[in-house]
Amino acid sequence: MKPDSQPPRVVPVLVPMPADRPYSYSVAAGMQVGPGSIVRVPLGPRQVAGIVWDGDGGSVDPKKLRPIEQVFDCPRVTDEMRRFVDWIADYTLSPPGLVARMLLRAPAAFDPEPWIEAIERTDAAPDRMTAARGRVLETADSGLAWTRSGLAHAAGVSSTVIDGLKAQGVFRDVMLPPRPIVAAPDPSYATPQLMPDQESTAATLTEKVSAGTFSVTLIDGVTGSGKTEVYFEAIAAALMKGRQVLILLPEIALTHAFLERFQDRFGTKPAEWHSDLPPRMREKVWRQVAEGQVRVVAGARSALFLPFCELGLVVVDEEHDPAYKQEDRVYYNARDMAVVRGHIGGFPVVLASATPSLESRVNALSGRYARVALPARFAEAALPDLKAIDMRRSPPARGGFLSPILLDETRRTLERGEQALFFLNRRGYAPLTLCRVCGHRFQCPDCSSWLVEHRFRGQLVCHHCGHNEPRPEACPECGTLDHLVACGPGVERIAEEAVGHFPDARIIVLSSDMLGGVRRLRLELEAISKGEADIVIGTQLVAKGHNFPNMTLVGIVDADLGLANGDPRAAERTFQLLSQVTGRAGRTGKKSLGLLQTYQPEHPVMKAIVSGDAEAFYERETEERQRAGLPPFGRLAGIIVSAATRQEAESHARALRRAAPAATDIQVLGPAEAPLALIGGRHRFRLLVHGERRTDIQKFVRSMLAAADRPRGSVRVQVDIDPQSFL
DNA sequence: AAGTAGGCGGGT
DNA sequence: CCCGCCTACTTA
Repeated sequence: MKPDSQPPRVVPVLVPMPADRPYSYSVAAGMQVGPGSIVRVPLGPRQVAGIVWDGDGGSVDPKKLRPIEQVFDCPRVTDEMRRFVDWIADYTLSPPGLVARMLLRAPAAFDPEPWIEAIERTDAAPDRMTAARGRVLETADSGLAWTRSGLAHAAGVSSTVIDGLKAQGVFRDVMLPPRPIVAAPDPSYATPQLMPDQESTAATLTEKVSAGTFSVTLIDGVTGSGKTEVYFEAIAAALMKGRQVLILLPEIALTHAFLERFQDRFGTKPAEWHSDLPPRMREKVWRQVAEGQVRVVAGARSALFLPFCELGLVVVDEEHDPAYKQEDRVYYNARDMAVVRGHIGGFPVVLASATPSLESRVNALSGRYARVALPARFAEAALPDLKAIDMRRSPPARGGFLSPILLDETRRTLERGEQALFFLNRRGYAPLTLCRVCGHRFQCPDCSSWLVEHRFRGQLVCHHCGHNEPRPEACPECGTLDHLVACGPGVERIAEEAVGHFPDARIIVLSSDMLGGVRRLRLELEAISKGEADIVIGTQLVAKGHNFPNMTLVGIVDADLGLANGDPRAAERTFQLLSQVTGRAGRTGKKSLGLLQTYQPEHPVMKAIVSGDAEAFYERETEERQRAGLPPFGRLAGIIVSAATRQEAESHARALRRAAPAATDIQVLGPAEAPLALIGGRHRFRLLVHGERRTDIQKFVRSMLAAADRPRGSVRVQVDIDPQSFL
């Protein structure tokens, strides 16, 4: 090296791995890079995509320094997006590189989409005409360009005919830019006729959008009150302002109906984003979002990490839905992160739900969020008649789980040629198997929860960790043959019972472990909408926004399920789920009925569902939490361990995991850099466990510590709540 | 995260 | 005696 040569320019690059800060890379002379550039860099033996971050390159041993290999021809990650990544990394105590990784999950999108080879008509005429040539010229008459195979197909000729014409100069090659995956939505495609209340609510939202500043608005309105139509107007306003829009939906793979509604309003479907998207489509969406061709995305929680260039509105539909929580690697709730995204981007966020989460309701009441409520008036005709069935008074037949009242109503429904839905939120045949002779209960060897029998598959399955084993004939404890007995119902068992009562009915079971995956499920849902089933027996996935126009009866097989599991959110969750499920019977225009089988008809959840008085229920729940000294929100608990190195923290985590095998989700998320509570000058690492109550977590940690023999003081507990308090 | 290097068990 | 699996360690 010449002694007078300049030292190379060095920049920080976030690489997609859990380092706690960017790595330094050198920049070749003349290479155009700046914050936000997506680059290819060497990392150990491989090449990875990284993002040039802010600040200087830091100091690193020059011997270790390696060069950026390539700057991708791709829009830079915006300043907004980089702040968003930093914020989430800080808040969730995740390494920023892992957060950045969520934004780099479409590797082929960093190179520009290839242009399409096509042909177009010239002025030249062919030497002689044939019938095939005539058809080709007629088809291509419009003067637009065609792909070779596309034109051949449309004209009904072999592509050699096209080649012949091209050889004579009748067509010439042209390159076309890649086609947009969706047309631009038209905000005035089908302006709806809104009812006065919807009108004023829509006006409130469009004002927020025109203001173009950060705000959060909660739309609260029962099923059928027109929430979607109302926030569509906010979307129209954002589109007219030239801004992009993100609609978050829980589990979008099953929300076909939503996309159609969007199309009816805007003339085209939004771009979709979810984990089942084929890789080629993923890349196109990513690229076209970054370049601004895609104006509206409807997506699952990961769509928050799409590189929007002009985002101006985020709508979070069904904001209470637990599917918004990501619980691996980076723990976050997409609903809260959407609020943070809006705060950083300076634009409005809309949360919508018929059954808002307690925390959103509290945020609305305290004035932190605006709240607009849609009255149920317009929806009333669409709401089912709801009744609780007291199972102590109308018990099922011996060995069964369906009460005579529900069976009676089902018979009537089928006689009218309408459909019935039995809802039970439990997959498989039976949640517990025991030996009648010795009392042995089948337990998961890895996490000690009961094994659920799946009779159709002939297996015992742990719903907690996925462990499975074949169902044995003999008891493993006492060896007795044929004395194993199934306890309690799952959907398979309810189906068996239904077949016994209605042998001629077409009965279908829907659950997430259905053979054939999401595709099959979508087909089945379609078939049900068309009336190709009489009785549908399903788990919670039937609760998600499907329309079954002929479904006039919903029976909740076990409305108490989920109320007694010690989760402080049990009542809230049950209320939300049951509201959603009974709502499935409301959209028919016909008289419809919802029946809740319960052993506690006086429970506040049952009373709230039957009376429709959600407000009283919410007030009660909120007060209950206050009485218990809990914030009305909060979910995560961080366990802080003290350790000198990440390795040592990992070793703490391993010991804690061993001591509490049920807590498989203990995870090291540190080190936390906060200067407080440094223990003995060592680093603090945070571990996350599930839990909603500080006391529960503390108890949990104490028992783990006793069992794991960790040094006193090496573990502290901190409960993390509500990100809004950081704004 | 993903790849490499070092430690041991066990079967051919 | 070498392969497979587990753990520790590195990546700029």
